[in-house]
Amino acid sequence: MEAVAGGRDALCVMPTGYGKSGIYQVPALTLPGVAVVVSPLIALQRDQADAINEAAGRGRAWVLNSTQAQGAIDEAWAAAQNPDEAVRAKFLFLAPEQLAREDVSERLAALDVSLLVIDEAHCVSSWGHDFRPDYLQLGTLVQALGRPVLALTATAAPPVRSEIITSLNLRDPLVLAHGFDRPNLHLAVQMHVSADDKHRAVLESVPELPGPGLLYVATRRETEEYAAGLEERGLRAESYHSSRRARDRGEVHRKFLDDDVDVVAATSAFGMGIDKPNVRFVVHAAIPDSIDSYYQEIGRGGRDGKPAHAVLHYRPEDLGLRRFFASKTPDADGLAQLLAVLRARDGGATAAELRADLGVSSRKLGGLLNLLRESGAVTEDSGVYRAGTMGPEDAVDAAVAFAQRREHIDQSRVDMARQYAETTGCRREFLLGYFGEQLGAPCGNCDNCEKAAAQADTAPEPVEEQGPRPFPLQSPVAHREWGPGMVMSYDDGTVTVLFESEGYKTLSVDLVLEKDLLKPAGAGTENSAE
DNA sequence: CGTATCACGGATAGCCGTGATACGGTGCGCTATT
Repeated sequence: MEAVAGGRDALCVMPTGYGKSGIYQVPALTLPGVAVVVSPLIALQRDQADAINEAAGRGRAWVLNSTQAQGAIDEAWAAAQNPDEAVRAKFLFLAPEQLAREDVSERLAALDVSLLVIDEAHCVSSWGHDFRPDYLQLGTLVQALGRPVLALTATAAPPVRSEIITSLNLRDPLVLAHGFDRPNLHLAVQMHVSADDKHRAVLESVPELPGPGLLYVATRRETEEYAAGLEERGLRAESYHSSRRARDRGEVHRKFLDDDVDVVAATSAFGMGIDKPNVRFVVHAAIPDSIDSYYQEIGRGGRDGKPAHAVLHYRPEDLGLRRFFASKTPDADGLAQLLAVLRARDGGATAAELRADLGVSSRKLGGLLNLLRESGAVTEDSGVYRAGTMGPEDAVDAAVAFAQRREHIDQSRVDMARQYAETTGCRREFLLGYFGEQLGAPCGNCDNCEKAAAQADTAPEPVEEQGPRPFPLQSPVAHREWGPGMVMSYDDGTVTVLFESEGYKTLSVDLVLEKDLLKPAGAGTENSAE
């Protein structure tokens, strides 16, 4: 709050329930002007605005989005522009898609903005590149507004933090990353060979767990199959996914929060913004696409500090779906067409002009533009795009290569999830290592620790041998072929390095030493002669 | 990448294997229809 009130940029990584909202709400109420809050879900925006208006008085918080009537939108802008500080709006909630609109950014530029808040800031990294490209445009808005920025999220591993800082153009931000450890969550993985066995094991084990809880599955169809199967076994079960009707989704939320349901079988659509203290289990019937997603999802369990179960039902085949989603072949023709149109316009073009010329959807255009911009083929200055000096073919190649590099990284994130499922070491050490924290000793509250303890009862206690750790955690290293990277964790005689262009790679420490595979590197050696 | 589904051919049970094919997650904004 002090940093924000003092005008400094900040990034806060803290669990839900730690009072992240207060960090922006208190300074925003004391600073002159309006706080602009960017939030990914309209339903979340409404909840937050309602809460503020209940506490601070009507008309202080307003929501702007496409579901509102023009009258309500006019009213919100009028409240934000009201020169009378006593009745003026203090908070405007918008999705990034709103900020991409020209009329909205013009009105914002004319507004006395106290503070720009990016809530759920990990979306910049997880959604910006393809699903919701407008997230990657926020950095431009940050620069244009020139106001202090506060980025908030509950889950962000170190590389995600760096990406948020870079992408949002944060200047010398205060970074607060609060403890990721959730010692009351019991971690376990159950391996299955056949799909039928896994299905049966999930249906049989969930009713044995104390509820209420969440069951995450891979597809919409499975939400309904599992919900039906659990109801047959006497549980009150609901299914939840994006294509259920809005009213039904709201009803499932309400039932879950009110303990009117024992288990919700859901896709990844369920959970953001939900703060329910007494979730007793989070079971996964399929492995998620990354450790980031997995930790976020199990983090919804046991917020009250009491014991809760995180069980992953794992089949290696389930990784196939995640690999499929992580593979995104870029549209080379679309890139070439966009470049041709852009080069034909000498003074550059706005996104709206490009869309009119090309006749593509704004989402499609946004994805292509992001790719060209990130690969350096196109530059952007206050909403105007210009082709760079690269030749058209080189530019397309560069963008395609950039997309392939990102796919590498996404695929390596899937591999990290696989490693979690297959590790024989302490699962908590593994998870915390991924988030850049060291536990120091096995946790004693995961299946692998319990297995080790059971063996120790019958055999003499094995000496805890950590093995050599030639490079400090979070230190920069370089590999002859894979270039620069950062040491992320050690596990069971291996070291995991996050390479800038290849993503996560796990190497045998012995081989690294024997073959001299990694060299310590100073910070900022991206342009090595290799 | 894995799977569910269906048509089909070949078997001669009350159906099995094979190959082709479609499908799979997350939300915004916007338009057309009720």
